[in-house]
Formats: sequence, structure tokens, C-alpha cells
Amino acid sequence: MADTSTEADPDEEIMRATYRALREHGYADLTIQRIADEYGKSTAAIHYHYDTKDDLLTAFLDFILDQFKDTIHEVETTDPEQRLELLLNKLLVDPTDHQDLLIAMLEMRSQVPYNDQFRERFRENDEYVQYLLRTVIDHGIKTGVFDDVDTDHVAQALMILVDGARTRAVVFDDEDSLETARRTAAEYVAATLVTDN
Amino acid sequence: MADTSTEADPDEEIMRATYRALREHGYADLTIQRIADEYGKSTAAIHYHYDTKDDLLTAFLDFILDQFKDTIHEVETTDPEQRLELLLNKLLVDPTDHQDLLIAMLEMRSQVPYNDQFRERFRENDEYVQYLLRTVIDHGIKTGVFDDVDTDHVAQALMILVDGARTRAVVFDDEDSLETARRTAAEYVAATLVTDN
DNA sequence: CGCTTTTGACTGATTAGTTAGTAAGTGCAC
DNA sequence: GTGCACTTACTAACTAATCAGTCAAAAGCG
Repeated sequence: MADTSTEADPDEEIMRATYRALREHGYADLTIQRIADEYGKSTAAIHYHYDTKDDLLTAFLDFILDQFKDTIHEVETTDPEQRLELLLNKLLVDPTDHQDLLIAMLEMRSQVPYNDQFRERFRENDEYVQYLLRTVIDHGIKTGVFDDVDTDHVAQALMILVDGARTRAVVFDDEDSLETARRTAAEYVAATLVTDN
Repeated sequence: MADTSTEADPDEEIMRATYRALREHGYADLTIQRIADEYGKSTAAIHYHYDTKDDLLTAFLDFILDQFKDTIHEVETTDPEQRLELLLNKLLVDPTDHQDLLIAMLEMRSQVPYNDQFRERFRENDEYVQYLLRTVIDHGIKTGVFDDVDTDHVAQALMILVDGARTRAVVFDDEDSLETARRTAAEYVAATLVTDN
């Protein structure tokens, strides 16, 4: 019965404004004023919803990490080989679709060494992704599709590949990095997980 | 004949002060005042040596990229397999030795999307490293030690691995990332470059 | 002395955050 | 259905601090 026609709730609008401001100016030059400009309201309006800049940015990090989790939600596939490929494809996502998310995550991540809350949230997120990888690999080993490898090592190796590719995709504005990483991951999986039987 | 006993030239001292200030506060909170504090002089003293903050930071980026190049200076080894391993070991350096350099490079790199000069310098640096990798691989192929693979692809794959590991080493303060990357690189090289003959 | 280097005091702009006040809407008594 | 209490969502104007950068004067030194 509520009016859902035009403007959504302010919190979400502010998160989207922060998104745009971050993309345009970068973390170092991200100010309440610039977020307010994107929001189309005053800086005081921002402070009405978020007491401090830190509160806003922490909420924003939760916002984008939730979005990230959404992009890698597991699909219904029982074949481990296919599931692993699908998961990697989602992690090494088409840049045109989620370029903003990639940039936002890189910017926020660069603050990790100086912000405990950021670090904890990124660590948690990382553990979640690594858990998904480990689960798929373990499943593959149990069903005999994959060799009996060091699951932790392979999962970590793939995480490194994913992080490297995503970083380079943003920093060098290089769309090929993600494609190269996809290919490399496939080669690595073929060489260490599926040594033909 | 110059006095090399205590204080070196001001430029170098300011670069080292910037190093410390960047490590302590991060790029977003890096101010002339904080660099001056580390320098032990006034902010005006900084401005005497560098007209603008941008001049200083561009000089600083050159400073750290030169340091990075120094850490990967090629060694005298003719065996391509050994040369590649040595080069990768230098790129995936012991974090305790160069942790500061790793952090500084990550911080500066996060500014690349918003600073043309930074981008150009990082691009140049990246091309240099990739050139070193390609040279070693090509040499290996020509001498028959490596298979006739897609040199560009393999070099790029290794770059992604290196960037991912270095990033994760800083962000998650995880020393294992570099070791894992070393092992993964070795596995990848063994699987794609040296398919036993 | 003369040159380099540094300082202190400054400027104008910008920062995050506060304040008092306003306007629109909601729930409810009567 | 009108009046009243309260909430939500904001604005304009402000504060105190900090920012990069300037400049005249002074200190240090060969």
C-alpha cells in the first residue's frame, strides 16, 4: 500500500550517491559534500541519516560487499568441474557489468591497513569466497572428479589469481586481465586438479 | 668530499619522510603537515623543495618505483628455468624486507584511476616487468628448455599472480600469500612451460 | 658578505560536524 | 473531520579545525 512509485528510502539513495561520488573522485577525495551533491541534498541531510563519515563509509562497505556476494551466489549444478568454472567466471566477472563495483571495492580495500572495521569486513568476505572454493574442490575430490590435492593451497592460489586480475582490470583499465585469469585458472585446474585418469 | 656523515640531501630526506608518513596514515590522510612532522621541519620547508603537493607525490612515486626496479634487477644466470624462478622470487619478495615498499606501492596504485601521471608511471613499470618475464620465457623457448607456448599469455598470467599475491600480502597482512604464489607459479610453469620431453 | 635553507605567521579555501528551525506527514482523541 | 502531539526529512547558517600554499624575515654557513 506504500508509495513505491518514485523515490526509494533515503538510506539506499545515499548509498547509491556514495557509489557515484567514490567512482568519480576516489576515496582520498571523497567528502560528505560530494556525496551530498550526488544525493541532491545538503550535507546536513547526510548527517541526519549517518552521524559520522565513518558510520556512512562502514555502512557503504557493507552495502558493496553484499552486492559482491550477490554476484557470486552459487548456482544449482552438481558437477564439481562445472560448478568451479561457473564460480570462477562469476569472480572474474564481465567488467562492463560491474566495473563500478570493482572500482569501489579496490578503493575501499586500499583503506584496510588503516581501518580495523574495514579489515574485518574484507577478511570475512574473503573467508566466505575461499570457503565456496574449498567446498567445490572438496566435493570434486570426494566424487573422484578431482585429484586428491591440497584443497587450501588450490583455493588460495585461485583467490590470488582472482584478486590480481580484478586489481589489474581496474588499475590498468584492462578488460583482458579477467579473460587471461579465466584462461589461466582453467589451465591451472586442468594441470593440478584433473590429471587425466 | 661532501659531508656524508649524518644528514643526506634534503630531497632524499623528504622522500624518506613521505615514506614514513604514507605508511602511518595512508594516502587519503597524507598531508604536507604529516610529511613535515616526519621530516622534522616546517611545512614551508617542504614547499621550498617541492612547489606543490602533486610535484612531491609524483617525485615520490618515481622514488618508490626506482626502488622496486632495484629489487628485481636481473641476475647473471643463463639457465632460463633458474632465471625465471629467481625473477619470480624477487617479485614475490620476502615481506619482512620490503613491507614498506609493498604498502607504499599499493597506496599509490589506488590513486591510478584519478591521476594520469601515476597511471602512466605504473603502466611503464608494469611493461618493464612484463618485458623481463617475456624475455626469459622467449629465451627458454629458443633454447628448447620451455615448450613453444603463448609467451604473452604466460607473462600476463604470472603478472596477475604477482599482483594478486602482493596485494593480498598487504591487505590481509598475510605473509603466506607470497609463498603460496611462489608455489603456484612454480606449478604453473611446470605444467605449461615444461611438459617433460 | 652572500647564498641557501628554514621558520613563523599568515591566507583563503575546505573539511566534518552542529544547531535551530521548517515543512510535511502520521496517529489518535474527541 | 478537526485539532494536537509527534516523527521524518530536511535546510541554511554556522563552528572549529585543517588544508595547501605564500611571504618576509631570520638563521646558518662558506
